Amino acid sequence: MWYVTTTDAFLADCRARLAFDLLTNTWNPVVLWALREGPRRPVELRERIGGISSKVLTETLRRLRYNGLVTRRTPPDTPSAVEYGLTPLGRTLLTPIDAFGAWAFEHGDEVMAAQEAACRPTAAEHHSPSHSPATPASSLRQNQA
Amino acid sequence: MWYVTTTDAFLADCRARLAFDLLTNTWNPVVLWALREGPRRPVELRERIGGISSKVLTETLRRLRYNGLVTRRTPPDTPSAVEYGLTPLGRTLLTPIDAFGAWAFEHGDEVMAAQEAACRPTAAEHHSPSHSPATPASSLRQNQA
DNA sequence: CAGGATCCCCCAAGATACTG
DNA sequence: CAGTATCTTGGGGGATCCTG
Repeated sequence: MWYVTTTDAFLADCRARLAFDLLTNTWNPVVLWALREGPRRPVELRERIGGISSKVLTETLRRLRYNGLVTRRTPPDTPSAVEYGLTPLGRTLLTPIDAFGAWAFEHGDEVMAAQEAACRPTAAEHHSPSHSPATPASSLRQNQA
Repeated sequence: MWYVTTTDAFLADCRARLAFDLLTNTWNPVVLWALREGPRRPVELRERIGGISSKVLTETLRRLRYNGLVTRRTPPDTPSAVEYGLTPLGRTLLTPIDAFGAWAFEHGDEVMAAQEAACRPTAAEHHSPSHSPATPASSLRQNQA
């Protein structure tokens, strides 16, 4: 990812790509979202998110801290504990992320339907018999539900 | 990524994760964005986007087609050409993506500032001399500008 | 419980070369 | 120019063990 200068204002802009890079990471948006309601301890985060290992969570949080989106503080009352929370900057990211959440709720079914339709060619499709492209039927799927 | 059922409505919802998975890919959002103004041919896409190889572009487009976000058609006037465009469903994704673009323009500088600040500890920081955590100073950065 | 250190796997993405 | 086929690699992410 090396930020070429083109004529397109959005695609060429470093900051735009930077925002995408923030998203591009598997756990970044999920963790940010999990912090939306307030500071949380790692254990809470892990059980709220589900499917994330302790190591990866730590890495993700450190990355987010590095980018100024997350704070780490050890509450004075229980010095052994740790709490992660959103910075003001991180909080501003919730709006765009929320937009995606809303989109998912609205159109998620359509995506899944499209995926299924793509798998089963509906049999109404007359394909040149010798030329069946034989799409590997994998590596297209984004996730393995 | 295996979709655990927790109490959190958003994190547990398969469709929400699905939307994140759509974003999580490096080139998906960029390509979608590049198609925002109308159908484009692969060459155009490559020069508009910049830094994407022919192979990866093809893969990305196929993936997006698989998810019902992009159409591929060969225009009747020039049967040798190919054009990719957004489906109605794909078009709906532009809104959330746009939200991120807007965020990037507004807060991109702050992120970069935070990164710099994290690199240079500003010298005002009194760190326990023997305990310098020696953070690897890499693998935190999302991109290598 | 927090989180560092290690080892390992796998796949997205790059480079290159070839077909239509 | 569009797309495929190989080969290769970097690094994200899982598993496991070990410390404070």
